[in-house]
Amino acid sequence: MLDAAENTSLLRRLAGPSTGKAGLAKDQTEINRIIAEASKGSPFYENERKKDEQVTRRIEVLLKKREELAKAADIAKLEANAERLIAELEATRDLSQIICHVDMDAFYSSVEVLDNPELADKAFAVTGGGVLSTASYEARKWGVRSGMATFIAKKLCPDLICVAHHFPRYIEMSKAVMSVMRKYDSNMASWGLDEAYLNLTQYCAAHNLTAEACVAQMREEVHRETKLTCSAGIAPNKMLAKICSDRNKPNGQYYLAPDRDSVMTFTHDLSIRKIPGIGRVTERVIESVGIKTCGDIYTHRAAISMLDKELGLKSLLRAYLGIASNVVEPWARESTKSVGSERTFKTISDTGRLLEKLDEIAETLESDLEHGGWCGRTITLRYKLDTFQSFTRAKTMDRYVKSKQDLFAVSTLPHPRCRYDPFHGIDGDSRWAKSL
DNA sequence: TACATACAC
DNA sequence: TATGGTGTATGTA
Repeated sequence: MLDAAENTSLLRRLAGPSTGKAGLAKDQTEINRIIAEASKGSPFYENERKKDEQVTRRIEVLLKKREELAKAADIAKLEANAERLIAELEATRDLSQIICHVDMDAFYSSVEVLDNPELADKAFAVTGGGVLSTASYEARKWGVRSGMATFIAKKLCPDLICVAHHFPRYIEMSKAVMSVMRKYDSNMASWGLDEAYLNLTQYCAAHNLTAEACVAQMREEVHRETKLTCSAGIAPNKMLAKICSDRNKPNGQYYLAPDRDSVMTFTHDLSIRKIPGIGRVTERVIESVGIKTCGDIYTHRAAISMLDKELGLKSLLRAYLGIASNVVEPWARESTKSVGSERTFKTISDTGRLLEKLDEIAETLESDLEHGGWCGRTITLRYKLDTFQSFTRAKTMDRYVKSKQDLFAVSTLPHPRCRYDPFHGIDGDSRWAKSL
């Protein structure tokens, strides 16, 4: 049995990052309990517990600060400050563009079903590196989620079928999907293999189509060409479109009319967790001051105004107002800021063997840099211990580099636990990563 | 610039 | 028995 110290936040944390975004399964509390029970005592669990405690401390500091500031606060003035920002943001509202976010339904799973129809309607998951990349809808009913450790998923769903991933196939199918969608907006922006943003304003005008008819047609065409289904959201900006694409999943679409009232009604009861960029941690922090929905942001505008630095008044007001970017641009090579390679392996405590591992990874990175024609000035070494604690060490060079030899410059940087010899005494390092 | 944290797919 | 890989943004010192 779990003891009382296992609070709700830790249980929710252990359930993984994707549990909050997706619709709640039948009994999430029971699912969370099974997950915690299976993890308990493991180094992973202990690390998560520590991180959860850190967030708890952070929240305590935040609430204490709020208490202090509240004593001398001029509520009217704080609210006026928020109102001024709201008016400023409102002036930037642009409802003129038809933005669409398309999300393939359980993409990797669906491709696996195409290649092996036996899997249809079965509870199965695509795995790689001990965790799930995605789960079929049948498996999701059991609380199985992407990012979950395979052995945990098996506890939740004992008959779960595990299939190893086939990335080249997903890439191939992704290309087929994207090329259909690009016909509707040549500036389409893909996001990963299975998502895309489009601006359909021009296409709709040119073909005299409503936004909804246009998207329905596009989804049909994707299905005809690939036998894969997708869901879509149509809204005046990317943030709203993304949230909308989740509303009628799978194989559905949701249209949010481009007028202020419709948008404000939509955000009013929207959970803050649905806002892209607000994850498990930020949700907890914001919730601690009494904000669960975007509507609550307005109610608590004075408190947020006081804690602007910690909570970000402007970005929360944008969420409340449903205002976000509507610029859709294809990926640009010059936008790349870093290139990296990392690998997880069984615990290595021997310095020599650790350096050999680092050598392998540096080699992979060197070849990636060569292929892409990249080079860089800052080399970052990321490493994780068998306690799941992770660290980074960085070094900026006085010239641009790309060779394995140069990448190794970071290998001599000291580790906090052993100032002088980085590799002696790092007992139980389980993982090395290298990035540039 | 160095490092940690949070987030997304 | 056992919890990934790649990349971006941001706060702090």
